[in-house]
Amino acid sequence: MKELEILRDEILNGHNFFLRNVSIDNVIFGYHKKELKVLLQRPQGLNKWTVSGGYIKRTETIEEAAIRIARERTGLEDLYLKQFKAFGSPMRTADTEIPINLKGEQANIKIEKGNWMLDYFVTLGFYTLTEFDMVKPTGEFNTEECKWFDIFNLPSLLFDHKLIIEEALISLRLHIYHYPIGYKLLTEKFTLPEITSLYETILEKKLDDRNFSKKLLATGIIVKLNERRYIGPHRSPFLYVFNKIKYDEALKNGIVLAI
Amino acid sequence: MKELEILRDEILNGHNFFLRNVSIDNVIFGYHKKELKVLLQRPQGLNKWTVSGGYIKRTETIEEAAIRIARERTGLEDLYLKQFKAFGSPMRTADTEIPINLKGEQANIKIEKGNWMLDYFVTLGFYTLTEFDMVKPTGEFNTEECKWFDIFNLPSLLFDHKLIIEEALISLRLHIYHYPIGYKLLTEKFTLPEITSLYETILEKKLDDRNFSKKLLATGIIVKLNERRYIGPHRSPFLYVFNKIKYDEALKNGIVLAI
DNA sequence: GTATATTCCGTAAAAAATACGTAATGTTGT
DNA sequence: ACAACATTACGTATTTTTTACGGAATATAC
Repeated sequence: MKELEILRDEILNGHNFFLRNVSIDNVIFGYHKKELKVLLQRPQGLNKWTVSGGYIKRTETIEEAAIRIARERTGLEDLYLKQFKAFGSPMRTADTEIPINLKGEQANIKIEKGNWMLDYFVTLGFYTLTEFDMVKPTGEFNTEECKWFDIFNLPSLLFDHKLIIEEALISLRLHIYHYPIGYKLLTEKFTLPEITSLYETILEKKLDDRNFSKKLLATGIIVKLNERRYIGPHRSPFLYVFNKIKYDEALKNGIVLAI
Repeated sequence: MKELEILRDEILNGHNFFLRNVSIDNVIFGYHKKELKVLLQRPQGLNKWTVSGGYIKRTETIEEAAIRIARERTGLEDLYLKQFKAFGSPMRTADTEIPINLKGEQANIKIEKGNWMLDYFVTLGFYTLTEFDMVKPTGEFNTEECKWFDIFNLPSLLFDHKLIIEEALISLRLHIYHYPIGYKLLTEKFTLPEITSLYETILEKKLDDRNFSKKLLATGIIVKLNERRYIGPHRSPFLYVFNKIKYDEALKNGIVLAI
């Protein structure tokens, strides 16, 4: 089996093509049915979940590594990634041997004490916002399950991954006041109630629809179309799209969205 | 010479007690005479300057490492440190061999190709705010000079250290709107014009003294004393102190300081 | 055509931010 | 003693922003 060879090579010689002592953990957010989701995976033989992580190749920047890792899990290109914090303590992966040893078993290798994977890792936390419907959750070779969880209803997590998700969310919430959000979290055309709900979900608070839409429209980031969405036995809401130019400008220079 | 032995050991065996491929760079800010300063050092035999950097011991957390490094350069304990960004690309220390080789010369060692110090390093950027007058700039063994520079008048810097300082400043400026600043940058007792100047210097813009003091006092973070400072042939300004309780609370929970 | 659930909007009140000028004060020099 | 100087101290009116809030319009199902 080809993949088994790759795994064995990674375990034995990974330190030749990956950086040592540094990893990346990527909190992949998605939004679906008014719930904020995070994509997690469960390694084979373990009953704990992890965020999408990986190592940094010696030939790539940390941002490139984070993008690659997100692509491997979601199948998506062009993701918006944000670095939010690094985590590092000798104890943060104190139970690290468990999943590593499981990897070893699969590769039919006894992992030795000095193996690079058993070392102290500083992990760089990134988060990314994805189009929920477009994502094809894809685990690694040794992943038993890979799926979405509601952010407010997480399963048991490995290492300090619960903390990493919490910090990612704090960072996202702070971010939302200074930069536009939603380009990747909503369909291309969306209604005002939809984008209002998105913000309400992320911020976990009720917003006044009239004031919120006023402020959002004032930024010029969204534009009303002369088109409506069919939502069944109700008044059909107008559709809006992002003004990509203004959106990117705001991403770059920041805005103040007092919501 | 004792220090020479330590240096030689670090070069040859450093990877046994330090993490590989991860370092820390600590942008140490100070404030003096209405200028925002940054503490830089110049390695022996080099005409480029660097921010205070170092490696992470296998026994310490990244925060502990950052604190230790700052202490080694400033002599100060209890510094406020803030992690702001990680920098990593295969090319960021493309000219890395120069200072490393200089280190080698000093230790009377020819540094071999595979030496751990010549590797790709991801560096974790921290910044810290210090009491300018209390700092005793202290270089490493192989530091030729260690001194303060005006942030707007930097010398030629090694690697991507100019970028690191710029990003630290961006981060500090964003931070200043959400958290209190000044505890370590001013003397224990300070006047309103002094703290106003501090904010003006960091933000690089003129503030209205009346409105600024109104807002600051409203937060409860500073408290007026019934004492004045002698400033020569002028009206003596009142002194203020920080309310440590409110200050720490604001540091923890955030504030909004619309200045 | 009536019931139901949802969208859509505008205005008044409250709060916050901004703009601005003058009196008080502690010296120094005469 | 007092005039000149440089600095601190402070209040109020104006403008801008934010918040609060209710009722008409609409699309379907029955």
